[in-house]
Amino acid sequence: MVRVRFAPSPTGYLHIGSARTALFNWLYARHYKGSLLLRIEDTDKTRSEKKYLDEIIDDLKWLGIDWDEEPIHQSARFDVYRRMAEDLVKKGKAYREGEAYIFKLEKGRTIEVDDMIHGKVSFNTDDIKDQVMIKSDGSPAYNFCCVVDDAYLKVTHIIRGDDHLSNTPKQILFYEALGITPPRFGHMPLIMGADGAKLSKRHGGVSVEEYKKEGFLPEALVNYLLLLGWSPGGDKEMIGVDEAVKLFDINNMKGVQAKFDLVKLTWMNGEYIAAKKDEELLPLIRKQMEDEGKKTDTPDEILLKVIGLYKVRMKTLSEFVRMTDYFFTEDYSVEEKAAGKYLAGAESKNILREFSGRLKEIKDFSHSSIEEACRSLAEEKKLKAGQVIHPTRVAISGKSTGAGLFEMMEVLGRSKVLERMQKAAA
RNA sequence: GUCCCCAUCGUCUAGCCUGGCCUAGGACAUCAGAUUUUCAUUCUGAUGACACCGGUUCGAAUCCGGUUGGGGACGCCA
Repeated sequence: MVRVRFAPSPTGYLHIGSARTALFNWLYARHYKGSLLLRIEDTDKTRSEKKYLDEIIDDLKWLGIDWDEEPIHQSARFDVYRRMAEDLVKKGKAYREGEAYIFKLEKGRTIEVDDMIHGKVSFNTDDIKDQVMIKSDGSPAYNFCCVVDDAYLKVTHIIRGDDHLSNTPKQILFYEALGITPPRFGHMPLIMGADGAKLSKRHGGVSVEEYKKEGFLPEALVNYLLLLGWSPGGDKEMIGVDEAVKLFDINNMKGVQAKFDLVKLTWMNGEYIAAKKDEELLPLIRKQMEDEGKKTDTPDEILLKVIGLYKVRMKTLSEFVRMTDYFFTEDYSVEEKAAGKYLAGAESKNILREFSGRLKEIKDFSHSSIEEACRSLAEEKKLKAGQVIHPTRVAISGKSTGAGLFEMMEVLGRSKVLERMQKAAA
């Protein structure tokens, strides 16, 4: 029975790298129909905060990662760690130094780790110092309580970041001293920023929260993270969670650090958005607008139409909010450059006046009627359609790009369209 | 500094374990063309990589060694 764990420390938000670790553990557990345990590493009582824990839990749920047993908290197990440490002192494997308990390192030994991702890796104990088990303040040191708890939880496979590879021999020594068979280890390469340096804010965000805020879909983030260091082989890239659970095999993991590519993630997010039904997008869009403090009393019917217009154009939900502001407020953003180019000249103003005059007269304000009016005007005036379209678009949306002009006009409605065109022509 | 991990297009990768099917495939990005009323979408095409040096072999991206480069760890942080 496979038992894996994810062990976050609630001293900060859920890092994108930790999210990936959680994801791979989850996939491993689900693939083998085993269990994923959650352990809260809150030994540092001053830095650990409830709000961080709550957010980490929220983010995991948002990503679709669930776990199987009540999470355990290390802060509640200090007495256990102390008992184990005391035991090792009694057995002569450790000694005390003041209040601290320290593990004696046997020199001249080779510790071999058969890593699931890297293969055999060996370390010499000459390169490792005596290890603190319990610190002077009574709190346990990481490597020690980690081993005690993994044994307690009967963890069979430890999948974690490469930064722990060099902790592994130390931990194996603890298992040995405690008389416990160590689990299998799998160390996955770390995610780096685009420039090869540690992932940081300037690479587009380090916490899951930031991606959530920007309107990335969890399924897109999961799919993207999945591809960082893992591949099912072949050309397959768009992989849903269910399929990922089926296909996942830790042996297909590469031992190579990967750079986080925000551009590709953004592209993939756009793909996931485009694949959704308008009705599925509706509540997500509403929530996004709400979170960004926008007016949300627009009826479903209208919002759905706007979504239809922009579905293939938005890469993130937040981008939708930015691109479609002119539907929901008069205080929409205006591209200065485009306004200067298409609205400033007398000629443009003339065209806008002419076009709006015709729009007043057409019977139904449908995109086809609008298009007809536009084309006949262009033909009569010997203009290219674009010469009418460009100024009109900027006049009614403030933007040089967007959905098809006639469709967006129809959805905006005659009164707003005319009002804005006349204002721009004045 | 010591120890450890790693090395295919700009990026993510397929291929590597089980050498020949690889004149190295895909995706993102970039560029060009087509479609389009603009932008976008879509379609077509192009640019673009086995880090280097040796070795093993009839044959190496694939195996071995070294060099270089990148990353990680050396905390009474986790």
